Parts: sequence; C-alpha cells; structure tokens
Amino acid sequence: MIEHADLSRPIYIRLKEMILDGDLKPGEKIIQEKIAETLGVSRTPLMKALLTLENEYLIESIPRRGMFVKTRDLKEIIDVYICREAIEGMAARLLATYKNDNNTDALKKCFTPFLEDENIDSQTYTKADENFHKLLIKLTENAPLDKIYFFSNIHDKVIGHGLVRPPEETLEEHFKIITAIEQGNPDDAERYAREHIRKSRELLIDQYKNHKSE
Amino acid sequence: MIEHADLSRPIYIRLKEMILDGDLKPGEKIIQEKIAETLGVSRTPLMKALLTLENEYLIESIPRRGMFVKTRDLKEIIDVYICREAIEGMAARLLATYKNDNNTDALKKCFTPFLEDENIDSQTYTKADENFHKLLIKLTENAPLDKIYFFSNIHDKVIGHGLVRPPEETLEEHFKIITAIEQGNPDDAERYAREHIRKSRELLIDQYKNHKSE
DNA sequence: AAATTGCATTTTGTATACAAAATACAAAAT
DNA sequence: ATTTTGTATTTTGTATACAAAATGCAATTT
Repeated sequence: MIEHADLSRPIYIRLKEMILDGDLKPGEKIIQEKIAETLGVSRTPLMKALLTLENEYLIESIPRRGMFVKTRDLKEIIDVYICREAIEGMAARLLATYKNDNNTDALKKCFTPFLEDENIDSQTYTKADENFHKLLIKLTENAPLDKIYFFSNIHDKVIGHGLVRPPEETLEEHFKIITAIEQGNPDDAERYAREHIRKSRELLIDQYKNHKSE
Repeated sequence: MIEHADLSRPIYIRLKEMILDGDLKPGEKIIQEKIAETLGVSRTPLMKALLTLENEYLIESIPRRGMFVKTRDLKEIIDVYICREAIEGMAARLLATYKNDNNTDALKKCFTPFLEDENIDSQTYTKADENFHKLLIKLTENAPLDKIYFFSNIHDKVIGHGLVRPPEETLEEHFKIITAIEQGNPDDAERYAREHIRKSRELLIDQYKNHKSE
C-alpha cells in the first residue's frame, strides 16, 4: 500500500483532474465545505491543495470571497505560449549544449510509434506531444525551470479542446528539434523549439479571429 | 498583532523579510508553533504563508518532517540565472516588439541618478538594478511571465551577498538593452538582455572557483 | 415594478483540539 | 564505550469550532 503522509497531495491530484476534465468549470466557485464533504476530508488539507492549484495558475483566489476555477481569455493563452517559447527554447538549447544519447533517445521514443503510422490517432498523438514537451524540460535537470513549467496545465487544456496543428505538420518539427539537440547545435535547437511554439500560437490567434468573424 | 482581511498576507511578507534578511537561516527548520507564537497568530494562516513561500522557492517542505529555509548550492543559483536569461530575454524582446515611450522612460529612470555620478553608491545601485529587472518583466503585462519571475527573490539574495559586477560594467549594458527596446529592435533587445545575465552567471562560476581554490 | 433595506443563511478565515508521526534522550545491552 | 531499545516530548497533519464577513432573499419603500 502506498502511504500518503500528506492528504493534501491526493486531494490536489483529484482536484486538478476535476478541473482539467471540466468537472469543475471555469469561473465556478469552489465551495470548500462542499468539496471537502464530497472528497470526505476536512477543509484544512483541502485548503493546502487549493493553494497549490492557485500557485499553478489553475485557481484564482479572491480574499473573503472565495476561490474560483480560473477562466482564460485568448490574451492569457497567448501569454502562456510566449512563456513556453522562452522556456522550451532555453531547454532545447541546454540539451543541445550538454548533449547526451540517453536524452535524445528518450525524446525520440515519444514519437517512434507514429513514424510508420499512416493513420495517426489524434488522441494518442496528443498524449505523446504532451509527454515530449514535459520531457524536454525534465531532461534539463534544471529544477527552477521545471518548477515554472506549470504552463503545461494550460497547454494540456488548450490541446484538450482540439486546438492543435495536425501531426503531419508537427511531427517533422519535433524531429528537427531532436536532431539539433542530437547534433549538439544549441542555436538550431532553440530556434526550432521556439518556431514550433510560435506557429501554434499564431494558429491560435487565427482560429480565434475566424471564429469571431463567423 | 497585524490586522488584515487575509492574515496570511502580512505573515508572508514578514517571513519573506526574515528569510531575505537572514533572520531565518538557510537550512533552518521552521517550527510552526514557535513562529506562530512569535508573530502572535495561529498555525492556520501561518501555514498558508509558508505554502506561498514554498511555491516561491524560498522554503522547502518535507512531509511529516517539517519546513526548512531553502539552502542553495552553486548549481541551483546557476540554474536560476539560466531561467532568468530565458525570461528576461523574452521580456526585452516583447518590449521592443510593442515599443512604447512610457516604458522606455520608466526603464531609463531606474538609472538616470547614476549617469553623472562619479562615485556610485553600491547599495543604491543594487536597489536600482533590482528595480530595473523587475520592471522589465512587469512592463510586458504578461501575467504568467510575471508570475514565474519569483527568481528575483534568489537574485536579490545573491546580490545581497555582494556578488555583483560593478556599475561601471553593468550600467552600459543596461542602456544597451533600453536603447534596443527604444529603437524597436527585438533581436538586439533579447540578445543584450541575455548577454547581460550570462555575464553575471559566468562571473558567479568564476568567483566560486576562485573561492574554492583559496 | 424596481430599488433598498434588514435579517437569516452561507461561507470564509482563524483558532484550537487532538491523534499520529517524528525526535530526543535516557537506560539497558553488547 | 558504543549501540540499541523504550519512553517522554515535540511537532506535524487533520478535524472541528467559532467569529466575522459575504450572500441571498423577502419585506418594505419608492
């Protein structure tokens, strides 16, 4: 049996699930007593979990008024993509600078299942994409860099709504990044990583504009 | 005792002060009951403050064993500087891209007091330097970018130990960044911002090596 | 009918109580 | 003398209690 010394940990995981799955909807107020009862815990460890989620940008707290599932407008999603561009770009640079076969192998492995696949399953690819981007950060072994990468939450949420570019387009980009890292070319690695995210960002803006003018 | 709608807020500020001032020393265990009594509050709002500090990387928590003032080794400080390089570089790029006179004026104002000063006071300049780097981020109005910039804490702490380059060297660099922003040159702005931090990082490594071989 | 006020209810923020785990330390064993 | 074991103390983690603020709603006023 896995023993949890800290109840707030599984609560945090559960709540995060609920938010990302949409069980708790953006803007919805989190009534502590209610959630606490649902989860069968008291408000104390729940509060700890909520504070962690607040720091991960999934919840917004207004003193004396309550905690709410964070709503996001386009501006903020764009801003997140800008952050990711800076962070993942740097991560790719670091990996290329201190290149290492284990790392490139691990990165490649994210996408090998799709290399000979004619009909890529969107769901599976999305998951692989998430893994790849998280791995890129993890492999740097730069703890602060990893800590600030809670953006992946928002990224996952955006992806969850089907707002991604097709695998035909991104698969190649991913391998361009990996190859640059493999060849120990920091400038290329960073440039490709940034381009990759910038393109998604631009698409998001376009999609929004089109949607708006319908 | 302090009065506020949210007690954890002033507690947080107070504790942060105590950590940055060295009243609470790195590695020191934070005995909740003790601190709570000292501040005249209960453990509940104290815990909230401590969790915020944990998320700001100033405190480290080990479940069931306690919370400790974070210790830092060179590797971690270097890692922070790498993060700053990515983040501030992007900030400079953004400001140059969406250039605006108010912004450049505000940035210039940080250092105008030192322009005709022959004998720059180190303490005052250090404060100005801190302001400049925080302002660079703030002016982007990119909320997530600002949120992840808690590194300034660590930066301030390092600076507090006197580990900075002299004003004669950095003043010029600061103005190179500002000028690039003013001229709307994103590539230069980012490059100069990154160089600026990279140089400090390299100096830190040198200082460490010298110190070690003494 | 719309706006305002006052009261009951809900909900948050803080303090406190209590159980379980960690720690410190002394006594016993090797 | 050093290690081990058992016990008292401290400290954390969780639940609960309670006061103060926010909210909802009905009665009253305009």
